[in-house]
Amino acid sequence: MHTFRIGTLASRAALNPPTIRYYEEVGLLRKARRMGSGQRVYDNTDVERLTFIKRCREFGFSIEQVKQLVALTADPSSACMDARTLAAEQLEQVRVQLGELRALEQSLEELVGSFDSRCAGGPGPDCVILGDLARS
Amino acid sequence: MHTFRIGTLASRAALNPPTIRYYEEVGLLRKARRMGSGQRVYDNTDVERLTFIKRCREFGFSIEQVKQLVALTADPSSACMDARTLAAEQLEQVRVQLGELRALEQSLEELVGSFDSRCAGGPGPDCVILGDLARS
DNA sequence: CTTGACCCTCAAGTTACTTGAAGGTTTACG
DNA sequence: CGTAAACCTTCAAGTAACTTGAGGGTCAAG
Repeated sequence: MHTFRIGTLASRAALNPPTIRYYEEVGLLRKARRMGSGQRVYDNTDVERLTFIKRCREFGFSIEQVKQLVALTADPSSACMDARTLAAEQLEQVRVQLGELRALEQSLEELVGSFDSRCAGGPGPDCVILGDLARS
Repeated sequence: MHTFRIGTLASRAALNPPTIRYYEEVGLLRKARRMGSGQRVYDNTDVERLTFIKRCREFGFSIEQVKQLVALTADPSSACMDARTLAAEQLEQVRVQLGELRALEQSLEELVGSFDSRCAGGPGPDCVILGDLARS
């Protein structure tokens, strides 16, 4: 089986080498085998593992949640429904964030709009809006 | 003019005292006057200042951006258009984040959906989906 | 055999705070 | 007036999830 070092793994999984070392350090990835010189050695199964982790991170799971998912995959008996639960919880969080961000978008639109309409004459000495922001 | 201590300021601006000290430390808030005993003293103008800062943070501006906005309010000559620019940039960032989050929402919906349809029979020993996540 | 790309570890920086320890101050009550 | 609760102080460390940098070893090609 053919092996490679951390840089290759990094480019295959589209992560930086320090990130991979970090994942190993926090226990998300198990300790890599080492060459005599101390350099880490990986193979294709590690690409899969890391791809799984990266996918999960892109889904917005925290490191701790990904650890749980990794543990679930090691114990397939009840893995499926537990993973579904995690995913559903994550989806719920994302929707809350979406709601907040949409509200923020609207407020910012209004803010920009009020600059446009009320300060349109150019840089006046007394910007009403900056003053407004300070009042309760 | 009546004055008060940090706890009162904190509750009026809806922030925690350590946060206010932190803002002072990083130069977002100027150094507070002190009583003989060393305790910080504030008045109503500080409530306004802090409210302004909190508003801006809620708009998603970073501490550095808020510093710029605070500086702008001190120099009202060109404040208005510069502030508009900052707000517009912030709006742009928010829209990018919104796009990413929407894509994430959809992916998670699909993920949850596939757990429902393909693992519906209960916790099977071989969850196809967890396997799928690992493949490139 | 040397040069450049790659690897190692350890420490510190990032953002925007929060939490905790150890101790001084103020205020309210009896 | 005493004392206990509530509040204040500073400084240090913790949080998430890495990134960046220093200082130094290793590997592959020409």
